[in-house]
Amino acid sequence: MPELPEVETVANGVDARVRGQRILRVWTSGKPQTFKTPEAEIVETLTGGRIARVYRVGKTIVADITESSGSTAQFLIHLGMTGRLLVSQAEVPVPLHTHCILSLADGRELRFVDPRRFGRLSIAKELYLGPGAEPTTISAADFAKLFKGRKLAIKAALLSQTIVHGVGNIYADESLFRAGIRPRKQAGRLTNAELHRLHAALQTVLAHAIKLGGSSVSDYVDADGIRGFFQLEHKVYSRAGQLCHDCQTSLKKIIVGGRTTIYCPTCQN
DNA sequence: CTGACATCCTGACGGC
DNA sequence: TGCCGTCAGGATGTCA
Repeated sequence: MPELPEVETVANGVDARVRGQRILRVWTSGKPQTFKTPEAEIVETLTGGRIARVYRVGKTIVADITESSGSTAQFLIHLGMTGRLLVSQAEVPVPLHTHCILSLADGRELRFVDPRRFGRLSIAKELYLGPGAEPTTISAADFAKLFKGRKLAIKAALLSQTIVHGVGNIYADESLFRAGIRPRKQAGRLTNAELHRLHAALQTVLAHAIKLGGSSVSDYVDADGIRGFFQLEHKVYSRAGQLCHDCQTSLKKIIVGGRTTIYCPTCQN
């Protein structure tokens, strides 16, 4: 389940491999829900274009495209739950559930594979800035302002991409544990000290996960097919019923914001 | 507007 | 061994 660190790892990996490449041909699968922009427009925009740069905004991978006409566009790739972006030689068999293939001038292909089809491909003509605030660079003061007056649970607020983008279930649980905050606590009722701890915890955990190449729970594989190692450092995520590493209390599983949530009833208050 | 919740989709996993 | 039910969850759309 790719979140910010995994998406950044993939974006960086793809950038290193395909930056500067010209797109000769584009193939799309015809599965309608995968394409937020009509397939014909995606094919039209990308064909003959050059990939100027690939990077991350929120959980979205952005490829800056210089079109053959000279104008610019952005190819937006959201991996959803199970999306992968692979750079392969054209001779390598195309995996099941491949939905888009960009054939590059040097004979390789950039392939979008997504079994569960929660991923989305689209074209943006305007600069894409993402739906919310960028968690890796936001100041503690601006971060605190995001939650003022909000009645939803802090965990749900962290998951809401329009508030802060890039955080998903893993890093929401992990940062709340490290900040010692109950996931169900109302966002607007966090104290300044708690907001400060949460800001620090979130930035620390994201930076650390990016350094390790993201988490790899089951579906995520980076552009090389190499898995990340942050999952070895999960303190709560996916550890329901196991003992807290800090206090040996049994970790509790609840549902918050419709998502499975694991926390330590002793360490998080 | 804000928040809660169902929905999409396939594969992995556990139980019998 | 194999079948079947359950679960996983990001973003969107609907509803109160």
